[in-house]
Amino acid sequence: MLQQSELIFDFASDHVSQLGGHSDYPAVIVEQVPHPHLLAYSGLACEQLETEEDHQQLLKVEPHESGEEETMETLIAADSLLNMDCPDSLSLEQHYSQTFLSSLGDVITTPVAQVTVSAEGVVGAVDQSQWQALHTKKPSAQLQSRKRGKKARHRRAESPTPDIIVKKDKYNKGGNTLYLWQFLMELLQDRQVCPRYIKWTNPQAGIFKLVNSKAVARLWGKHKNKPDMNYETMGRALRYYYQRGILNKVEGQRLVYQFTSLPKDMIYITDGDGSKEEDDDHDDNSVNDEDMSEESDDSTVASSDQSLEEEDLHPPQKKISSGPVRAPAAQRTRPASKPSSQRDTVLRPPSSLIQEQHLPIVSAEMLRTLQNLQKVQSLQPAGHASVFKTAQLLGSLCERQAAADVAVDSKGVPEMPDKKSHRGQKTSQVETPRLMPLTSSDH
DNA sequence: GATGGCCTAATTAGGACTTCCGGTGT
DNA sequence: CACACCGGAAGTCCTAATTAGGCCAT
Repeated sequence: MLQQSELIFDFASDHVSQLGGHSDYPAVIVEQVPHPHLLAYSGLACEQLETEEDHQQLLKVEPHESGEEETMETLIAADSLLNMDCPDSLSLEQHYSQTFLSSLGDVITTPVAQVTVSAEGVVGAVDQSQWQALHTKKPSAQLQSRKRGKKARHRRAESPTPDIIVKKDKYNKGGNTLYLWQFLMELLQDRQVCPRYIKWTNPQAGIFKLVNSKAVARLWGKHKNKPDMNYETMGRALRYYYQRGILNKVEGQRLVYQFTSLPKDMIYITDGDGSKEEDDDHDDNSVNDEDMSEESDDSTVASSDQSLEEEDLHPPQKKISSGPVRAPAAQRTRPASKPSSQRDTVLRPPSSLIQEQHLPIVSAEMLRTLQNLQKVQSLQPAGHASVFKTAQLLGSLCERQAAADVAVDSKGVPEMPDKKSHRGQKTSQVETPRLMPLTSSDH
């Protein structure tokens, strides 16, 4: 029997096959994200703050110049962010606990500053076989060279590529395995660091820049408990991603890298007003409305955003320079005509709701998968109690969110029809993961 | 005592970095 | 000169699969 602390979601190939025999579907597995892990990350690995004042300062999101220069303010903030060693003062972890707990009963309504979620990812989709060919195939010689030892054993799951959530199984007790590329993606979805330390330069192409490479490296080092981490070391890891097809280097631009692919429902935060990207908003591809609605929900899960927004001293209505960036036009669904003030009002994450039941913190990716899973109606409570329970949870969550959504939409933005229909949709098919390899033509 | 099932700890292969280095380019 | 960047080589850390051994029931 599954323990609550263990796997809560195991939606793997066996489930898929029961859903229609598409054994070629990639397994999409979600499990509980270890609390300390996410805290360690989402707190940007900063254990403690020296004073509460520092803490508040850290959490404060201030208008940020869109320029790429490091301002003194940035450096100071980075320093305060990165030098938090006082064990007695309020920690970010505490902060998260407080904010999550305090949000109980106020799950959905607290607005988040401008965050726009892509509907489908970035550039044209590729099918799964292509994706696997791109990302999992290794040179045969390389594979052979690894064949040694007594017995052929199952290959260990390699680093998941974007949009594939790899199960951290029950053996991974309190595991801290957040891959670097995941870490960077998380940073890019975290307004505490994006665009301050890392930012998108071309979200459509998956191109981002390490605005403050040292800070990012130190955050990574904090996360990995490698105090000596520096950009050179982290850069080596990044360079290994070239070989693995996860990252590309943007030539001629320092500190600029490109994800070869992105999750279809990445949350994009930019430092600009997003005017350029806003143009893409006008795309009315209603096919993806459902995705958009889902991902709007997802956008609310950005962990550190939550802590940020719930700071009393920094009400969510506060002007935040980070503007939304849209995913590729063809995949956008939310009407671009929505006033920015309303776009700012993104529904709160269901974190506390889920936390009550299972999770201390729910990652955006996790929630996305949960929401996808919600479509799966063939799950039986007996066989997948936790899964079923979580699906039920999400169902109620979406209902609550729908109610709030209607409230918001009634003020000027009509609810997307597909979004509604999706909620009531009963399907026994797994949503085919949309994998979004990026082209390098954008840069 | 033999057998089988279950559990746990130890072992081991392999993935993902990390560290170090020498070198090039800006 | 500082910094970004590159990639080779070796090492570390961690995870997962496998194996071995102990315990218990039949």
